[in-house]
Amino acid sequence: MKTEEKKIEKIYHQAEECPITVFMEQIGGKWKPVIIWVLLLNEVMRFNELDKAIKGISQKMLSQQLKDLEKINIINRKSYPVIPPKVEYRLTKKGKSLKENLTKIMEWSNQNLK
Amino acid sequence: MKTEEKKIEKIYHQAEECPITVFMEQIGGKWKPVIIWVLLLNEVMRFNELDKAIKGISQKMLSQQLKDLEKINIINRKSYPVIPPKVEYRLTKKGKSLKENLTKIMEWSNQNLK
DNA sequence: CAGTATCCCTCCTGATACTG
DNA sequence: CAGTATCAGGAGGGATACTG
Repeated sequence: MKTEEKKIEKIYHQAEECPITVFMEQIGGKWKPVIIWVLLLNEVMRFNELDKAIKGISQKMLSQQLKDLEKINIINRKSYPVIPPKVEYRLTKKGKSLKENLTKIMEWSNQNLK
Repeated sequence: MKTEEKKIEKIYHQAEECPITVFMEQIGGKWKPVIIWVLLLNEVMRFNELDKAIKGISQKMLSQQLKDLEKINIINRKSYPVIPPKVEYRLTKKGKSLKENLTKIMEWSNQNLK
């Protein structure tokens, strides 16, 4: 195998392993970062509060994204058996551990993007 | 205005300002983080090298994403007037300044996502 | 080599209406 | 209140072929 091919082979490997892609797939997108962010600032929120708090999101999207985040153990859903229904969402420990990263990204973003 | 409304008003404001959204829009997505990552590891790369290095990307997507990143000054495109064409891509200073953030995200991702 | 051009299709998203 | 069901529109992305 030629040197050039080896270089490509190696680079290829790098790209495939890129864990940032995994991150973007699971935490990225249009709504998930906002949901996490709002929950970082407010600790506990009900479905309706999140719905009103996040501009432009539909109920469908909200419940979908919440489910996704629950599935990977970023947020916790607590439902009370009352009428009318009451459901609380909050970040898990893992979810809270994102705070530093998100803050850093935020700072970088403020300084470098418009 | 009732207290509850004020709370929502405040939260609403938080969500709208969320700079992480801006970040995700401009640096996120399926390909941009990988491109940046590969360029962080390899300094200078030609179009074809990137194409081969990034598994599954098409030429169309690659050139599109490169343009986007060039537009926000994350990468630099240098074209040599030779035949056959030779074009080099590298990260700008701003692009390189993402390294710490991406590394942190990577670490978090490795520990918390599968 | 470094891209465009074109076609096509999937899936994401929004809007709206409905329910336990 | 906290969702689900349904439908439709459009952008995103892939495959292929072509060009300076």
